[in-house]
Amino acid sequence: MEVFLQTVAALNDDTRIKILRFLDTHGALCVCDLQMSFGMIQSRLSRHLKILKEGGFLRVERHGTWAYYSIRTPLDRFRSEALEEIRCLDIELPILNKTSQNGECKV
Amino acid sequence: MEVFLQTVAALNDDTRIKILRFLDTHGALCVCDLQMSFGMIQSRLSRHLKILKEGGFLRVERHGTWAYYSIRTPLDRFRSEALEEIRCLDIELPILNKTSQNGECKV
DNA sequence: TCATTAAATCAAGATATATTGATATATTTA
DNA sequence: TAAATATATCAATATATCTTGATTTAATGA
Repeated sequence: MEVFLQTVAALNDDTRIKILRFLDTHGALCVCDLQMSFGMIQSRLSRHLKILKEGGFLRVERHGTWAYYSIRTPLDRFRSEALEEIRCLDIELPILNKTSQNGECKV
Repeated sequence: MEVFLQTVAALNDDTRIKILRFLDTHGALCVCDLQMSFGMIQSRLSRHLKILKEGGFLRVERHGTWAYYSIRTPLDRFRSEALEEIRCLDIELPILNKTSQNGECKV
C-alpha cells in the first residue's frame, strides 16, 4: 500500500489542496509567507507542509532560517493529474502576503 | 471543493483500494460475492461501495435483489491514473468466492 | 399476502486525523 | 555566548471517518 496511499492521504484535506494551489500559483514561498497569507497557526501549517512533502508533492530548500517550499518537479503522472485537477477547482485562495521580502518577517 | 475531494476521499482507504483492485481484476460482482470473498460484514462493504460509487469509480447494475458493482467506464484522466497506480500495488487480495453463480447465495 | 434473501441505512462505539498551545531545534546576528 | 527569529515537533483535545450490530427497504417466489 505504502507510497500511493500516502500520496492520496496528502491530497485528502481542504487545507492541503489550497496550499498546493497557492504554491502552484506563486512559486516557492517560505513558511512565514504562507503563514501570513493563510493566517494560519504555524504548527498547523508546518504539519500540512510535512505531509505534502512526504506525499511527494513538495520540495524544501533551506536558506538560513527560512524554509522555502515549492511544487516538486517533475511530478509523476498521478501527481501531475492531481495537480491539474486542483488547477481547475473553484476555490477561494488568500492574497499573497510576502512579508519575508523585506528581510523582516516577525510573523 | 466538491467532486475532486470526494474522489480523493474515496481513494483514501485500504479497504476501498482492495475492492477497486478486486473488481478491476474480476469484473462485475454482486455484493454477496464481494462479501464472501472478503469475509466482510455486509454493512461495512455496502458503505465502501457507496463511497466508491459516489467517488465516480463504480457503477451498479441491479438484477432482482442482486446489485452488481463494476469499474465505471470510461474513467476520466485522474481516476484512470489512480486505477493504474492501484494496478501496480503489491497488495494481497482474497480468492474470488462466487457463491452467487449457483443462484444460491445465502451469504 | 407472507416468507425469504440481498442490499442499504442507521445509531453507537472505536479508531484515525486535524487543530491548538507549548516546547524544542536551528540559524543568524549582536 | 546570548538573544532573536523561523521552523519543527510534541501532547492534549477536537473532529472526522470507519466498524459493528440492528433495522429497514426491496425484490422474488410460494
